[in-house]
Amino acid sequence: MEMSKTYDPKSFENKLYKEWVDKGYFKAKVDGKKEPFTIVIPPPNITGQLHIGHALNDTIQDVIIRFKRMQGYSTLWLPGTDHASIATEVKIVEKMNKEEGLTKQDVGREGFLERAWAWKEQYGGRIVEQLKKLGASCDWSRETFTMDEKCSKAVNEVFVNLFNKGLIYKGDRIINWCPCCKTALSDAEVEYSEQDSHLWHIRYPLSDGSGEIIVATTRPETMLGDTAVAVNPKDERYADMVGKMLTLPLVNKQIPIIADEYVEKDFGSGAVKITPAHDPNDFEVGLRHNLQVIRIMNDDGSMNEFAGKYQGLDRVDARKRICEDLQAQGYMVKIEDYKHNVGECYRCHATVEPIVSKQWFVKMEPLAKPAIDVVRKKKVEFIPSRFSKIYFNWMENIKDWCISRQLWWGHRIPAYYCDDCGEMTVSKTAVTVCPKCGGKHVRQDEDVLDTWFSSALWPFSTLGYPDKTDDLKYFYPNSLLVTAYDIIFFWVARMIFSGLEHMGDIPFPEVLIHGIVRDSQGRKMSKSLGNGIDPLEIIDNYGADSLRFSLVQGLAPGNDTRYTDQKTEFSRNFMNKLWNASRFTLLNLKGVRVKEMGTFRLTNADKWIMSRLNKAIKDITANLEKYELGNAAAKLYDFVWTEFCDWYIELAKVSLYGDNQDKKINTLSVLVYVLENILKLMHPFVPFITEEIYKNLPTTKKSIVISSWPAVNKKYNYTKESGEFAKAMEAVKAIRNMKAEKGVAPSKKIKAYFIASAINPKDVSYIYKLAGVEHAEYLQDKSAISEKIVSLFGDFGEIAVPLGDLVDAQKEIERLSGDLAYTQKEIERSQKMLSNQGFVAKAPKALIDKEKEKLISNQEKARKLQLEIENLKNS
RNA sequence: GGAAGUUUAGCUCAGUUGGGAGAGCAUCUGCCUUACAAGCAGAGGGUCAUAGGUUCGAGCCCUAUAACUUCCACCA
Repeated sequence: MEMSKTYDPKSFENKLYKEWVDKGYFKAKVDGKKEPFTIVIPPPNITGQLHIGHALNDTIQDVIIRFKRMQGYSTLWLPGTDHASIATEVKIVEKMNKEEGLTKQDVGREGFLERAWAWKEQYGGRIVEQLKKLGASCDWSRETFTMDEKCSKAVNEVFVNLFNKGLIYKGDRIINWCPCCKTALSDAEVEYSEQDSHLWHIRYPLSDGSGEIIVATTRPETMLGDTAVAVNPKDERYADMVGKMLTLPLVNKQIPIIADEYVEKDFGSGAVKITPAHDPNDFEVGLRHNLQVIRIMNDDGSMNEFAGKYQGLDRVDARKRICEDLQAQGYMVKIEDYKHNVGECYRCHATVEPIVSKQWFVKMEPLAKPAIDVVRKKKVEFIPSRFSKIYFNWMENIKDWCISRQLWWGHRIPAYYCDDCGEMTVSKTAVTVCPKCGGKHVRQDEDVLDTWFSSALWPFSTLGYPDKTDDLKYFYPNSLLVTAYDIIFFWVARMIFSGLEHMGDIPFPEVLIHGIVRDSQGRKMSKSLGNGIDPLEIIDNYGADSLRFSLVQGLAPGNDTRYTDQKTEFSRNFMNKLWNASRFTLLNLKGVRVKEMGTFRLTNADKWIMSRLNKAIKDITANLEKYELGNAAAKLYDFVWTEFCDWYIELAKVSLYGDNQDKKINTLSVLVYVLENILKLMHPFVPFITEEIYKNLPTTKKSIVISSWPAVNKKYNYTKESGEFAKAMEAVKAIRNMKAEKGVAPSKKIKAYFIASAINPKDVSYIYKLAGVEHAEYLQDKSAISEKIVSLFGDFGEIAVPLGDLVDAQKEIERLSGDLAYTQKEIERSQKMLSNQGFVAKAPKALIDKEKEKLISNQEKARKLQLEIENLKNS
């Protein structure tokens, strides 16, 4: 194949992906001889487009699953999408409204669901196609949608089981109500933000005219639903008022003064108006004191018939009017500026209203206990572990989970009401005849379940639960979950207690937490800021591999990461580098049959790169085992670019451009061997480019996707030879540096004397080539040199370069003196360390030996430097 | 109110059981050297937030402080 001069991902990415899918490389097999490795994808919303956060999350999963696949696990990465109850419903309502001028009520439940499913069919697959662009090696044959039949079956199973165990109940409780989405929300679905508001102080007169109580509130409109005023029982100011009646202003209703521990004496006036229908704490107080619960608001946030003359007003207008009236009638004592947190709907960001309402709940305490336990006992581990604290904090303070939603798009609650006898039946299958009375007037509960109710079952509902399928037996528990920290509560916690409750086992032993992708200034990406980055655009411009590599750049578990264009360019350049290194190898390979490793003698350069390859394999494998993707990527970069390209390929040119055919073939064989291993090491990160190159290597037949992960080969740890070779490399660097400093053109060939040198004569040809030397001589000492020279000192010994008039004795003395001063400092440091009893007694022996070696070589270097300085002074 | 994270070169970030401070980008110098200018070679640049402590030895461990970020709870 002819490789183009520059890396052009468009020419092969889509084609390769199709090939992989067609050949079934991503298909998981239940294979008793292999260990399974399973990841279920955090299912993206069907309404979503692939954003940079997905790209990060899915890249991490793909790197890990491809690594495990190459290691020989039977891997399953199970993809799917979430129906996203609220988000989708809102979208469809909007669309219906815009295109047909219809509301939900106009079309009814069936008409609405028809439209919703049609929408899902048309757009639900978008994000899946986008995942494919990224290179995600998911098993598409197992793709699941949370409203698929199998998931719905699991949902009903779980609901009924929990209900029968008494862990699901229906009741009147204060819930968070979104007047915009017109549904209840769970606590996790409410976000708080600090807002400027006021604290209104209102006068409530005692009915007997003996005085008054002043109460403060941030929501004056709720006073219409007040059924008491509470004070602390120990508050002496109000002691003799408890039990008396107050006249509720505007409403002219009699309400009692009660005493309750909940009230803080020192806050405000020490008296609290109690509105059981519109505040969670007041609701509790109301229960304790048997207070009436008066709901004054409709589902859309407008005031209802209990609001008297304010009926029909929106909550915002009602507040305004009520305040005006209180003011006018002299009940308003003062209005203070006040900052407080206001709850918002996480979907539409409308202010939520705490409202009493009949809803379905999951009783959390019995479920939370074992879920806390498995994390405490490290049966489930968060990576990094600090996230377990966040998990404990939430789980230990958890309240019952409100799971009913007043929506149509979702899993309908499997509860049925008989209009004939009034009984309720909860059933896994549809009920048409009442089992209690045989009546046929049965209707199903109108509500659907919280989206997260079905997501909580994802690790097993996708595998066939409640049926005992082969998949379920083999792939459950999953091996790993990869997710951002922002859905630990929504999702991870609920999967853990659901797995324990319904499968009797943890859903996964490890949870890898990653951060979110921020913009170049560290801000969260958001629609309102317009700072979002479209991963598809990046793929279009730079290729999926470049995007993937830039995402894992500098990535550490749990930490946020920033996206910058420079990162992508850097990655693209790296891809281009790999591309060209491969092109170089393949171009030279034309008409050559490479040999197998072990069938020919290696040069010192070969032994050096083979040792380095071993080290790279060892380090990168260790990093990947620990999910340290950023570290692994950095090591890959360094090994490929610096060691392989900048050094080994340049070294290889010595024999490739020479005329010994045999040596040339040997070198090519090493080049191909190392390149093949590089491609494998890189494949999890950048699957496309590595496959494109891999399939063109003469030594490979099958796809790199199903190739085996490189192993360290101890035979190739040439410690002695590579250490020796490093000296030749150091000499090259020293000569290059000297040339640059003296203004000698790099291309200018120079002569050199190796004085009492430790450089292996076999390696001199590399110094010729890489440092631009045309003639070198080994000498025992410098006495025979009559030219003016520049002396270089290092582990390689001494190299003397005759530079004629370019040598300025004075400047040389200065340079060498600087070098000497530094060396002497090093000697002092070593001596101090080695004379320290504590160090010698406690430090590891290898370290002490290393320090001794350093000392000796520095002493030797200092001696030579001094000698040379003396010489220059005397000349 | 409770908790967590971050603080290392001009910028973005690595730094794995404590053992001579790293990368990329940016800057400066010189190179189109037949894989690559999306490149090559060389250079400069850091009181590792601050103050203490433990240790023979601290970017790393402990304590306190500061700044920034985030999560949770929420008293009307």
